[in-house]
Amino acid sequence: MRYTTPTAGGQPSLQVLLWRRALDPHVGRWSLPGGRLRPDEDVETSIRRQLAEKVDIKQLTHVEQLAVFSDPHRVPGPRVVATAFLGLVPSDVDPEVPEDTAWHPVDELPRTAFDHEAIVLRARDRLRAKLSYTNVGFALAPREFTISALRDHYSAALGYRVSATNLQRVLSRRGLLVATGSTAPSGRAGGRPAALYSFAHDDMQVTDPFAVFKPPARTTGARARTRAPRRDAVT
Amino acid sequence: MRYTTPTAGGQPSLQVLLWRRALDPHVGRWSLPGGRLRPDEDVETSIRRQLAEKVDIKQLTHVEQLAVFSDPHRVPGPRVVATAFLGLVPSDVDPEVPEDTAWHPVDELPRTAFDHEAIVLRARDRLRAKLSYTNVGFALAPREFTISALRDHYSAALGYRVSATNLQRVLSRRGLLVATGSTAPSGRAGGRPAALYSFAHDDMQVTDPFAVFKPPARTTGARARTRAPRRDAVT
DNA sequence: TCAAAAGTGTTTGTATTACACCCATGC
DNA sequence: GCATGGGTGTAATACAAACACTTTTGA
Repeated sequence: MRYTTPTAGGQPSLQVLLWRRALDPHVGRWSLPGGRLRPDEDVETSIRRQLAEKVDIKQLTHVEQLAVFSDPHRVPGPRVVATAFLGLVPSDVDPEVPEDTAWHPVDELPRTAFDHEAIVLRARDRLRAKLSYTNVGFALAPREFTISALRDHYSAALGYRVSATNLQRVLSRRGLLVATGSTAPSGRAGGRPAALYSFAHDDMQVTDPFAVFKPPARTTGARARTRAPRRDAVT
Repeated sequence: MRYTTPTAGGQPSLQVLLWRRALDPHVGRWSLPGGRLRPDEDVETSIRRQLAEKVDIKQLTHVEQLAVFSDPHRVPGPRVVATAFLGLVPSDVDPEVPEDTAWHPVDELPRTAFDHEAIVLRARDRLRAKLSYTNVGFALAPREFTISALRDHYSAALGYRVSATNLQRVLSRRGLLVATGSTAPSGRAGGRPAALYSFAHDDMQVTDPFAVFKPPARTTGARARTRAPRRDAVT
């Protein structure tokens, strides 16, 4: 998935790369890229290979397992067990994709093959949840960005307007933003030039580990960064 | 998994049911219950069947997919792809388990077969995280319980002391607790008899959906339960 | 000088922890 | 009555949403 401003008009949005099926079953419908697992690779290696080979996506900033889809009738014929992944591509790279593939807004999916719509929605929901309590945002944004550009990414992915002001503060408090020192030129309408930031880390980390039930705070003195002990990502 | 007070002394703790391997490879080591997926069932049906057949666990209060483990060398011989699950059994049922199986504290695992230790730890971490932002607690506790009993369940699962006072309040505020009206007899040392509670729901729900980035609050008036819209569980 | 966009200060609301204190029971 | 838990009242803290206000640019 990816945050994209489509060339042909339309709103910028969170989009997913789909592949138009040339063969039956479900000719003409759109499906997720993927393929068979080879005996000598694990599932993550496999999905990275498939994306690189078939759709030339090599710059995945984040990949994570979603779930196994195994309904005996999810595809016609002999049962196929699929391990679904969420993969993110930053908004500034525009991979060359084959003729028969295209990016589609996740909120206006075309007719999809098999259970792929359910899979895409599951991925979208996972991304939404993680934007809240992890730093996955880094995987959608370019290396350097302005806060308002980042705001647009978050807004598109979450599906509601996010305030740049508060986004700034939350990410700063969590120590995720690094000011690069430079600024972006202001637009033709004028306006104060925006400062450029980058993310402090380029791998996913849980930044808001405990919603509740924090373990007892053992900070006797010194208000110095009493972050709760690092907790494993939820998947 | 399950919260258990072991009969043979020892601390009550979060325990996992393991199975002692009778055959090579890894004879004598402990492994997770499981087995082959049949062509006509999905993975969840399969794991429920395996548990029912082999170890007579029929009273699973919660089951969820964990992840796929697919390293080509995770088991000797031809590669086996495993879909791991987290399954919870309430503390008041004590299923008949076969001779060669036993409950083991997740924090003092015996020598396990294959990658099963990693799987168990992954399950533990998932449970810990979800205790915080969902109502999974219901799956560990009996139908009726006192707050301090529940506190012990949470403490064992989380690995640190939880305050009964605050547990009460958090769960109450979220509308998860229902007072049954009756009380438990006080212990032989006296003490005020504890009120009995039960959980309001018996399926898992996300109770603390947004850590941050809540969508704009559109409550113009009436302070009436402005819970954020229900958000999909993170797996 | 004015409009536009970025960024800061400050208030408000609310969830959660921490802790002191009151309550009900057995002996 | 007194020890032993159970339960409530009430601060202190922290985080984030909302919004007014200041800053910096282009025309």
